[in-house]
Amino acid sequence: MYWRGVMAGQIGHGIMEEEVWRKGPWTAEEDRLLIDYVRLHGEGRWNSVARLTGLKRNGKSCRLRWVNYLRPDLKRGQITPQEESIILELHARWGNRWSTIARSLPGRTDNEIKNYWRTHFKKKAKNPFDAAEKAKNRFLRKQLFHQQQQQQQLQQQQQQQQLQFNLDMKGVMSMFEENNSHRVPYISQARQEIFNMYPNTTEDQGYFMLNGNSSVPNATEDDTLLDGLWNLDDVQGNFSVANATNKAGLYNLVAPYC
DNA sequence: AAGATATCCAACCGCATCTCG
DNA sequence: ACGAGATGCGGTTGGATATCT
Repeated sequence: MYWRGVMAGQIGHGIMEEEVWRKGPWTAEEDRLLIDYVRLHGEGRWNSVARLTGLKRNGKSCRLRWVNYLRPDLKRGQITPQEESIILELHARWGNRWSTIARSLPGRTDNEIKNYWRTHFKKKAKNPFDAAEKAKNRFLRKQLFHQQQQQQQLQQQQQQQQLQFNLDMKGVMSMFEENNSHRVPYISQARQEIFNMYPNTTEDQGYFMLNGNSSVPNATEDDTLLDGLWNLDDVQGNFSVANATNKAGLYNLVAPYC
């Protein structure tokens, strides 16, 4: 697609001839010429590109193509939720200053951010308040989703730690059982020792909680096994710690009583 | 399946600002 | 200080593709 462009050449007896600039989508060959140009001469002097490479594109078009598409440091792919929240935050602060916003998002162009904003937040809903509301809700939903994911991860971690603790305690108890005749007084002593080790531990319905975490365990096979170990009528109730301590620490704690 | 609508994104345009002679 | 050209920026357009009805 060719269009009439600015006057650029002077031919013959002082008569200016109109240069014809190409417009529309760039071809791979044009991209290659522009990349070669930048490699040789660096960014800038965009109006020289046509003259030095034979490209039939004006300087503005070349600059735009390079900045928005050919630059090697561009980040491809979807805008991430983190980037989205940055965009929202900065737009609230700066308004439509896309280039300013883009500086806080490495690899993203002002054009990209502007397009994203227009698509996602400046919707063509008839009522502008609806659009703002929808965008806000969408953002909040995303935030909620990520919070839930983080919460889930945390819970998984805690469950893992609890499981590890239970396994450790099984080991501890097997050590006790080897010295069964001294079991009750030693268990009481060890239990008190563990309790002392975790000053933040509180007791609730016979279970122990560390740092305010409710650690009443779910019924699992491990719990069933542990019930056999900790459901001791002669000592007081069950024992559980939310955050598993390191295994060696537990053994060290109990070993002196065995 | 087909038309309507939404989304994405490259690219253009006009204006503002910067740079340099 | 001034003016012309270069560059940067934000708004807008239009085509391709995806999704909905």
